[in-house]
Amino acid sequence: MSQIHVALQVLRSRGYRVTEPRKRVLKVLTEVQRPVSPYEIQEILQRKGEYLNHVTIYRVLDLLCLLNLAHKVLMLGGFVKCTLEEEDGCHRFVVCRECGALREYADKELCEEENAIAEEFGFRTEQHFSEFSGVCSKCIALARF
Amino acid sequence: MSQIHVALQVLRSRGYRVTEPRKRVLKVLTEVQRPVSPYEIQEILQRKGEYLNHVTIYRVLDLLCLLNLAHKVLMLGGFVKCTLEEEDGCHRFVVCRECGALREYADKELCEEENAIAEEFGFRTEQHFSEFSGVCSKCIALARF
DNA sequence: CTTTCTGCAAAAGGTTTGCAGTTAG
DNA sequence: CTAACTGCAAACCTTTTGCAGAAAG
Repeated sequence: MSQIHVALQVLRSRGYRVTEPRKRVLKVLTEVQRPVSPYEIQEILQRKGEYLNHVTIYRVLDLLCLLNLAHKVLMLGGFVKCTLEEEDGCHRFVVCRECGALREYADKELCEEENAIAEEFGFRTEQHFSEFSGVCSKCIALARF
Repeated sequence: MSQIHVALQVLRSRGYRVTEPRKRVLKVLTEVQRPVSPYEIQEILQRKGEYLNHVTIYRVLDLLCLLNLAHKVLMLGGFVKCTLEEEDGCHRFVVCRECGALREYADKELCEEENAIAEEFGFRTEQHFSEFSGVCSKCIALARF
């Protein structure tokens, strides 16, 4: 089953409707594979002749993030499709500071270490979202810095 | 030497001037100990009768972040004074999702593990900024959720 | 057919820019 | 004194809200 159909299934199973705008935003996120802002999504759609109001895009993204089907990449201020299948409470990114390329991963060991540190501070952890910056192999090769 | 004086010393040593607006913003960040937005800083100052233009505050914060004297907490969209003395490339936060309380820390082990993962993806890492969310002891006690 | 969702208009918020005048060193 | 910095006005971009009409199931 395709990436998008899995997401649509999640929508349906949680009582949300499968609508044209939601399918279009998911399609864009799946295709671009990099963080895109709401207005960027609108432009991409417009080039295909598929207009969506920006308010609608904001609302669709809110919903996708609520369902963990997408994430807001804080470092870059854009949204990406979530690429993990499970690992509910662990969403980690390495982000290339040059080109914005990113990889999502989950890691139990990191979670445990962070939990231990948090406990020392009197925190009980829940979600592990983390981002950290580096330079990807492409940009290293191009020596774009 | 006080927190603020250390920061002012950094400014001076890097060729930046020590000005009234910069001192005031640093003072606010040091006092509040939680993430505050530019406009919040302006309000806090106004209550003390110390007006600063919001543009100035934006520019001071940009500079402080550039020098690693402050950080933008992405999860909350506010700025905090950096509380680490060294550990240049490692700035990590646990953030309470209820009250916004946070703790900054650095951890070599986490950096090494993240480096290894990044390498697998073809990334060369540089800065390790990470944030993750939990609930702090105060909010656990108050059961505010 | 009814509830959920979208589009539109408008407002509210946040951030940036250029320039003239002020200030630190 | 002079380069660096601040304040102001205005523009710009992002995000939110309320409501009327459209569409999903």
